Amino acid sequence: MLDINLIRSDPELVKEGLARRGCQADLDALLETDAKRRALVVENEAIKAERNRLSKQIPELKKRKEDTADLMARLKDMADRVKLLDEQQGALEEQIRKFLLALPNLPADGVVAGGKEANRVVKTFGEKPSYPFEPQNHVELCTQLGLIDYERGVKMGGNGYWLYTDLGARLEWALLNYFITEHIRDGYTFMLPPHVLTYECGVTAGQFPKFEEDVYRLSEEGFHFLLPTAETALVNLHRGEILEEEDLPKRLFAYTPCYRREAGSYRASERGMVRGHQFNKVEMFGYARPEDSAKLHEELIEKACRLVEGLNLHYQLSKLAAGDCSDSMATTFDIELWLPSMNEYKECSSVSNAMDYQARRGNIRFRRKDSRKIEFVHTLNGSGLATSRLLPAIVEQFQRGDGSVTVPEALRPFFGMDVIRRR
RNA sequence: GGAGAGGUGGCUGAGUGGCUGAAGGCAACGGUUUGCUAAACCGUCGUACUGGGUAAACCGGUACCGGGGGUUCAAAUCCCCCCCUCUCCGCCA
Repeated sequence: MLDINLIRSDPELVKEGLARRGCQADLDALLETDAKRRALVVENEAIKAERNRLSKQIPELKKRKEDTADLMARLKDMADRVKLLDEQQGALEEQIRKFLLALPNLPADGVVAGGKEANRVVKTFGEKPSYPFEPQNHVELCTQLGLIDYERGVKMGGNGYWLYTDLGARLEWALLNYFITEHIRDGYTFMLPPHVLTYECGVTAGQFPKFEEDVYRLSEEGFHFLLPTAETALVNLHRGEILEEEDLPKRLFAYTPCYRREAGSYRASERGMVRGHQFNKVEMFGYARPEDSAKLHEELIEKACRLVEGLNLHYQLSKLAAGDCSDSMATTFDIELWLPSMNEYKECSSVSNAMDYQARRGNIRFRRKDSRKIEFVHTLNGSGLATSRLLPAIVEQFQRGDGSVTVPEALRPFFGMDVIRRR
């Protein structure tokens, strides 16, 4: 959520930021509504002040056995007026709230305008492998090696699901263990949150109300849904709380499956494990003071890069243009893995700084040690990493002429084998 | 799922329909005392919105005692609905 005070004091700045991400919002209408609201507040509160003042006289008058009927009649009229104004004020406040909840975050300084096409590669690791044989795609490889059962996955879950079998399950699990071990070593706190969340969690994260259709909703009444990423859970860890300055920054990570409807996003080119309704991810999350968040963002990016580099996978790091960042995020870097069969780089990690956008939505604040003042925290998140996107990259990048796959060295302690062979 | 109890400020814990933004305690902050620490004593100590003020300090107003309605001139206090927590019973990995 954006600060309405900022919109009020510098609407041009906000318009410029929103324009960079291709969002046109009628801020003038918002400000007009806000002005109306404030006028109502002034009138309403003046009446309330008078009412409170007069109302206090009643017990004294009664004590002196004086007549209060006239005064009470007058106060009754005021109470009716207040009730009317309260309703009007409430309606305007609701209108403003809805508007603000629908506005995306402002891009951070240095985030360029435009969509995907304006993303900039800022770093490349390794190089595209070349093969002295005809390389296979990961669907063929995973099927032949018995890592993934696509058909039976669909039999169980329907289109968009797959099943990890035997060495496939162990490889996926080895990746998770590798990441978890690294995060623990870096001093991050391990969390296993609920996978079922309440509506409020989605609001704080920035998914709701705009993207309600993207999640799996469980119940008719209420609104429980399956988390689309652990970020949605972790950002709610301290919702409505006031943290102490000395407890910041907080560095967390979690493992959860991620459940997404991905409605209408199927593409033939993405068959296999590139896009599914359920995938595994280890997620890093941070709470920081505003002055520290950029530094923590760097740290998260470096951590994510280090994990991929540890696997020796060829990737590129991109700084996203404003329009390609998700709504809640001020700045995002993506790690994109090379998938030879697609001749394309596909995201396996997205590391973002939401600044105070989510904190405002969820009222997550901290108290300064010296001044005792309360401020919004900054929240950050980054995949570390999406394992289900890594497995295809591993089998494709490290395939050999005989259809076997070399296991990256870093995974061997967790996986227990050097090579995955056809049987 | 059944029965009961309860949700009050950073925490703990009082609370009579009006004089309660809310006693007391703890923590925190400022100060006095002190060789240092501790202790003691004095003072300060909520948030949001809003008006004024230099976008600071500060001053005024309104609202907030789980959430939402209602009764009343007036609600933390009475009534209704919802949510959550705890205890006991049942069920269960």
